[in-house]
This record gives sequence, structure tokens and C-alpha cells, in this order.
Amino acid sequence: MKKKLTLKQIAKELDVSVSTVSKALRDSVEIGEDTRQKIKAFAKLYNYKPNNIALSLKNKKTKTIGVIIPEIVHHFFTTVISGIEQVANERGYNVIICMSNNSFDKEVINMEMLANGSTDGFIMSVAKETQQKGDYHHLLEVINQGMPLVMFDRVIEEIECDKVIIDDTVGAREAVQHLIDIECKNIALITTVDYVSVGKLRTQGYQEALVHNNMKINEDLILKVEDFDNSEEEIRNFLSGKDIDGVFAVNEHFAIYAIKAFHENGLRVPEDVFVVGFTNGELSKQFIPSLTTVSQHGAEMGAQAARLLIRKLESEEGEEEPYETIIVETSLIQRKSTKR
Amino acid sequence: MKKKLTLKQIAKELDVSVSTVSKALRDSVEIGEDTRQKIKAFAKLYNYKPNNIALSLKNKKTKTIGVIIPEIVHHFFTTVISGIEQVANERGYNVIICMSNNSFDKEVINMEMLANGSTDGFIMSVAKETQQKGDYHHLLEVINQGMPLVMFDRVIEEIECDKVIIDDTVGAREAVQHLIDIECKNIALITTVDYVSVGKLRTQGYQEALVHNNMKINEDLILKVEDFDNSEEEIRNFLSGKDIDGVFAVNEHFAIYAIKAFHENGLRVPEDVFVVGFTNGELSKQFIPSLTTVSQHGAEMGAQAARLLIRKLESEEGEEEPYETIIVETSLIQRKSTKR
DNA sequence: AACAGTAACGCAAACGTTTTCGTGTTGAAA
DNA sequence: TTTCAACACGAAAACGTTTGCGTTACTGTT
Repeated sequence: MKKKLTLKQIAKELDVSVSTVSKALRDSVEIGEDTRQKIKAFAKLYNYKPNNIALSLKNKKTKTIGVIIPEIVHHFFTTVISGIEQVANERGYNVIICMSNNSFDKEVINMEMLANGSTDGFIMSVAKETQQKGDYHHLLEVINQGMPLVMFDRVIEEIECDKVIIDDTVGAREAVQHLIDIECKNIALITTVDYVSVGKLRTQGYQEALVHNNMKINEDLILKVEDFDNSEEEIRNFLSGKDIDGVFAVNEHFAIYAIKAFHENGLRVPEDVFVVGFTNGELSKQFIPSLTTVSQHGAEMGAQAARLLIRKLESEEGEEEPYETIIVETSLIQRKSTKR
Repeated sequence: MKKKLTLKQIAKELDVSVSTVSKALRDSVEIGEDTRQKIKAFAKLYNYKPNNIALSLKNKKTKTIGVIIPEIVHHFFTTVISGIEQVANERGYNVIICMSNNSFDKEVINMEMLANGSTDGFIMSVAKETQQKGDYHHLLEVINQGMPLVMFDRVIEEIECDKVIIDDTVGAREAVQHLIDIECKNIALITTVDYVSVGKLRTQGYQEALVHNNMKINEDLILKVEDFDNSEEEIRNFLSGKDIDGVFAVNEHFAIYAIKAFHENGLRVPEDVFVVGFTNGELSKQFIPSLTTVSQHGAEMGAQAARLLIRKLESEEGEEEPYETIIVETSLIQRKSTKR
């Protein structure tokens, strides 16, 4: 078991000083040609690699990005991570991922953990519970310490920082407009409770589309799912017996549960009723019928977030770049669930 | 913007030495009761938290686990990560995740990156390309440096280290046995090329089940998909015109593509033909018909891997625990695709 | 009064780097 | 022979911790 090689060991072996070794490896002109060659050859032979921790301590930079997300077993978040990873790696950054499991406490603990030197900055989507509580002290503290923070997807308006979002309202409006265009008259909305920001915004988009087309908003056609674990049943109950010819759901699962509920009631999608979802996951693509849905371009969001963060990290002290909010365009992907 | 508080600053502020502050905070008996109280009060007031990097350098431990996986946009891997995260967090470890994108080069780069001090040990599933090349120098090097390595899912037999696997052969055999039990006579296999270890093992399980039931292995009923991107078409072509009453596919997607292909040919699942998949992902659960499949219990695998790694990390120098291979039991989840 | 014992604290090294500054040696110019 | 660059290298500080050991200044004992 060979322990990792250090500058000190090389120095001792070659009978020079540590500083000489360091300089030689960094091609300093201070070091004579022959000793430099000798040192480099030795380092290469024994595969010397500088210790990242020591470098981090010295440079006060870790070259790693902390990512905090509510959960990872969720297609949208994995695509975002994928985008972050790619950009980060290109620029020589590592990515350290923590999950809050939608718990406020875990979010706080994770942030404090990573903020103590492990990370140069954060990319995060806040936990549902955090949005509900409205307690953002951990975020403010991190920002106050001078660590850049980029929020994506579930962002908090009151917090000043870089943000990467989609225009949930517009995405939803376009989805509902599509339903209207294909002549739906009674369009139901299946959404989340209002404190989930994206749910609220998408609800708003739904309403805007109706208003814009002079259709009236019928509260009976709106379901705000409280408990995700029982959403399938909630949706089934909600849908039964209602006269509906179109459904807009704020995520894949709700959309699919709706389709299943219709099936049970002898209604077919798309023959009898149209359905549009949100998030272009594997389910939307593979389900039968394949699902018309609003794509959020997760990888693109992740990439943008990473770019934003790295820009902040690498900007010179003075430059004080202003905070930016990037809106990634959504696109409506039309599939079988809205085609006759 | 308050910069992070350090021992040195506290020392200066309270007019004591750095060592006194450190000892006071760690409740050393060397420090007098009153100064200790004073220091602790000050530290608490200004929310002092020790710098992780400095601690890592001193202790030669980072308390972080490196995870390297082929890709993250894959349900199975996210469940594994989820399991790793949970156990790691319980024990005070962070998790840093890198993706190889199934590229040998990226796997090597990532490992070397993390091995230079960023990580105490690794949990990984090797890239497809690595298995194909058979070049494991990066793994050997890491082990040689004394860093524990735990492999899961796609493991390499020649490498001596802890492993967490499922018994792919048994899982596959049971799946095929189930098809046989429900009286399938012509069972097709849709698998991967042989250098993907799990594909090979599952193929073996398929064969064993047939042999064990005195059924002959018909090579015409075995498809080894070469190119994942064109798998849907490959599967459609393979299936067309064949007399088949059961299909065992080595993953969700292949299974679903098979079902779709049958539909196109006017065959119904489960009425005309049965299908069993592998991996209990969202697709298997939600697809219509819902898919009978072999569950790998990813979260359980991740948790076991993390436990194994942490045990190694925290074992005393002398103790030399032997390498272990944990086999996580699979279970066959029966759903509609095999029920009439 | 001399001494040992002890409580309370500071010094300095160590972890592995990088970098500033100093120092000694050479060769050539004066 | 002296002087002075230029050259090649080393010492030491710094990043933020922890910790073994040394150093005070008392207290109490003989």
C-alpha cells in the first residue's frame, strides 16, 4: 500500500527543498533547467498529484459546487443534475449533492455542513417545507458569507440571488391554450396546493388561458392535491361523474392518474378526452397514449445554473455582477394524448 | 458580508491564544472554567463553525464518500444514490457524485480527481466501456493507496474489494420460471451484448430456467441488443413474425418496447403474450399493462454499500477486515403483464 | 524560606500546498 | 582584485485546525 506522494517526499528523495519541487512542477523560471527536468521526471514516474485539500485550504477555493435538491428519485431533478455536472466538469468543478427530502431541517443541516468550507457556492431547489414555513435564514446566511447561491425551479422571490426558472405561467397557459385550440370546452386542472410555488404559477397560467379565451373559471373543475401519496385516489374521486373533455395536470403522474381514472370510467384518451401534462419524463414518452406535455428542459436549466454560479465564483472581487434571472423557455411537446 | 469566523479571530478578540480557544471549545480540562465559558459564549453568539477543509487536512479524513455511476438519469441509480445518501448522512458523511456517462476516460478522470484528497473512499458502478476494455488500472491504484472501494451492480470479478450485487442469474431464472409456470412454451429473451456483466448473467438465468424445465434453448428467440439508441426498432424487427407466448427482457425499456411491438402486430399483453421485465421503475408501475418485473431494491443496495464502505473507513488500522460480497435478494413483483 | 505540586495557559509542530523574500554562488565587467 | 548582476535555490509564512509539551504563577507543605 503506497501512501500518496507529497512534495516533501519528493524533496527528500531528490535532496532539494519543498519549495524547489513546487516551483519546478509549476514551471517557475526560478528553477534551473536540469533540476526542473529531474523533478518533473520523478514526479511523473511516481505519478504525483497535488493534494486537493491542501490546495483548497491555501487557495480558499474548493472547486466544488454544492447542489441541494428535494429528492433525487425524480426525473426532472436528475436531468438538472446532469446538466450541472456537465458544465461543472468542463470547468474543472466537482459536484456534491445533498437531498433535503423536502424537509426544512435537513435542508438547513446540509447547507451548514457544506458551507463550512466544503463548497464554493450552491445551486438549489428549496424544499417544500421551507416554502411552506417561509424561514430562509440559512439561505441568507450563506449569501451573507459571500457564497454565491443560484436557485432553480422552486425559487423564493424575496431572496436576492441568481435564479434559473421556467415561466411556469406561460408554459401552463400554452398547454391550456392547446387544449382550447383543439376545442375543449370543459377543461379540468389538477394541481398542487398553493404554497408550492410552481403549482401556484401553473394554476395561474391555466386561469389566464381561460380568461383570455373568454371562458369562465369553474372552481369545480380545479383539484388541488394535498397529499402526493394519495393523489391517485384523490384524482379518481375528483374526476368521477364530471363532464370534462380536457385535463391539464401540473406533472406527469397526475396526468397519468387522470388517464387511468378515465379508463376506469370507460372514457378513452384521446378519443373522448384530451390530457396534457407537465415535465417531459420517461413516463410521458412511453405511456400509451404518449403524453402531450410541457418540457422544462431540465438539463438546460442545470447547465445555465452552473454557468451562472461559476461566473460569480470566478468574477474578480470588485466586479459585483448584478443578480440575474434566466428564464428557460418551455416547449409544448405534442403527442398522442391530444391527437385524434 | 461577514467572512467566516476562525479560531484566530476569536483568539484575538478575546485576547487569548488560538490553542486556548480550540481547547475551550472542545471542553479540554486544561482550560479554566470561566475562560471556557467566555469563549464558548462568544463562539455561540457569532455562530462559529470549524472549517471542514482545515479539519480534513489535519485529520487526513474528509468525511465524504465519492460515488461514481454511469449515468444519473436512470431510475435504478437514483434509488441507489438515495440509499447511499441516507446511510451516509446518518453517519455524518457527505456524498459527492460523478457521472462517467459510460465513458472509460471520464471514469478515470473523475476517480483521479476525487482520489487526491477529496474523498475517503468510493462507491461505484463501472462504465460499460470500462467493462468492455478490461482496463482497471484506476481502480487498482485507488485500492493500492489504501482507499476503500465498494462496487455495486456492475462489478468486476477480478478486482478484490467489497461488492454489493444482486444475484442476476437467480433473479432472471425466477422471472423465466414464472413465465414457465404460467405455461409459456416459447419464451423469448431480450438482453444486451455479453460484455455487459449484468446482461450476461441474466441471459444465463434465462438459460438455466429453460434447461431446468427440460425446455430447449432456441437461439432464434434470443436478441442481444447492440445499440441502446435503436433498441426499439431492433426489438420490433426481432419480434415480428415469431411465434412467441412469453418475453423476458433484461430491463424496463426493452420490456415496454416489446409490448408496443406486440400491439402493433395486433397481439395483446397479457391476453396473447406475457412479458416480464427487470428493474422496478416508474415505468413498470405506471405502464398499462403494469409490468411484472424483478425488483433490485436499489435503495437497499445503496444503503448496504454505504454501510460496507463506512465500516472499512472506520475500522482501526490493524483490523484488516476481509472483503465481503453482499447479495441483495431480488423479488419478483407480479403485475398485470403476466396475469390473465 | 524553600520546595513540590498543580491549575491555566501559550508555543510550536503538523497536515500539504504556494509564494515572497532572502541568500549564496557564479561569471563577467570594471 | 573588486563589484555587481544574474542565477538557482532555500527558509518561512500562510491557510485553519488540533495537540503534546513547555512555561508560568500560584497554593500549600515542610
